[in-house]
Amino acid sequence: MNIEPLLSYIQNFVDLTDEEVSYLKTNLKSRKYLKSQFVLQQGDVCKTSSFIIKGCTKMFYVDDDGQEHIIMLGVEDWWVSDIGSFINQTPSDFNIQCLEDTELIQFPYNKMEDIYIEVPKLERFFRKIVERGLAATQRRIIRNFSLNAKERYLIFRDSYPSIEQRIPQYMIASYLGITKEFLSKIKSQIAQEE
Amino acid sequence: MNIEPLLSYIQNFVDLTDEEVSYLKTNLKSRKYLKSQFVLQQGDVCKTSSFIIKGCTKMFYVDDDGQEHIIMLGVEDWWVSDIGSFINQTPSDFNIQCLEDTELIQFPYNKMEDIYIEVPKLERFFRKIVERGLAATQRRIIRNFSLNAKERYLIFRDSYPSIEQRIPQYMIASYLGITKEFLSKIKSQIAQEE
DNA sequence: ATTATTTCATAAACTACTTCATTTTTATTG
DNA sequence: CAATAAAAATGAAGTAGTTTATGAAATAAT
Repeated sequence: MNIEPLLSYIQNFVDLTDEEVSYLKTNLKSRKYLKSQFVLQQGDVCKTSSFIIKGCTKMFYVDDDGQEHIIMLGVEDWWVSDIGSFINQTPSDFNIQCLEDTELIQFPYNKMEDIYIEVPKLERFFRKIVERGLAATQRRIIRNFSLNAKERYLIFRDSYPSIEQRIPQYMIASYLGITKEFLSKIKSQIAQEE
Repeated sequence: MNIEPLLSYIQNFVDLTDEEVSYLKTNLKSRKYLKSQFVLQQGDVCKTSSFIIKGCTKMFYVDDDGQEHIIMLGVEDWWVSDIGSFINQTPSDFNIQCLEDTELIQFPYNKMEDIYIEVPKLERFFRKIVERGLAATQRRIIRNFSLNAKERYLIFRDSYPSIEQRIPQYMIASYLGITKEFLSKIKSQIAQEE
């Protein structure tokens, strides 16, 4: 189990002893998915919170008209889960699908209680990363309200230059909340300006 | 200090002993604001995380064009803070302003470390409420993407019927991400249908 | 290589929502 | 209670983004 990337990620927030690390290891699962496989499907309960060791995922929502809306993209060192479904163990509204062959380290819901009790530092760790996630999600709401599509695209491009190369353009459009046609128009407009 | 509403809120998540409650009390501050006063101003560091005992607040962002965008509304039993500014102690992009005379219980940033160490249950408590906040914020992003303005308004009206009575319509429009003129049009359209 | 499938580009018609300007209604104050 | 300000309603004109359709280019499958 290639757990190193996760451990060094955790060490950015809290210091774990060797014992704590080995306890943690016994409670985690490594899992590999092929491109296009689903980590979570709409209607299922999200039973794990996952850290991406390698690969790329999309979390998306299919609305009543059958339209797909990408809520989050994930690459190495990111977390993927439907946190609403995970914390309440209720059916999820989302799908999580792999866009490349992907390797995850998974925290099972039914082990979380034990983990928090045995290693309280991890409760601190998760508090901190969820706080950051909330702050980031709020910033995204502001951008959606106060910026137009072109401005949002430019910010996305600057913030995640590597992701743009890895996934098709129509998914970026979906993440930005616009149609693929309109993103195409924006890009040709930008190209003309330069 | 009227701390009861906060305590009963906390008890929904964790059980505090009498000692823990009295320790907590010594680290909290109660503060009253008049209508239109600011709890936080754009550019200042958010030094407290606040629980609303009584009153009503708006958190908003003023964009480069001088336009105001309401990110969150708050009433009794809600939390208000710019969590991004609070956790990193960096200047905030937001304003928090009282829409009524308002009473808050405030958790000071520089006491949080002590509080978490002395009462680890509160670290659990904050982890849980931030998790919920993140899930709720994600749901809001989905709604903004997959629903039109009328649908968003109806959901808002059904979810927070009491808030709608307490604040002016143009603020609800701002919260929904539309102009006050368009919300007015939506409302007259709904009125005709009924 | 060839075919099939997915992705991207372009353009015209359309719609949801904005902007601006004016009027009416409701709330606040002296 | 009048006077003033603030909030809401209304309508006409404009714009950002969608829809639908079609073809080209790139990727993947045979």
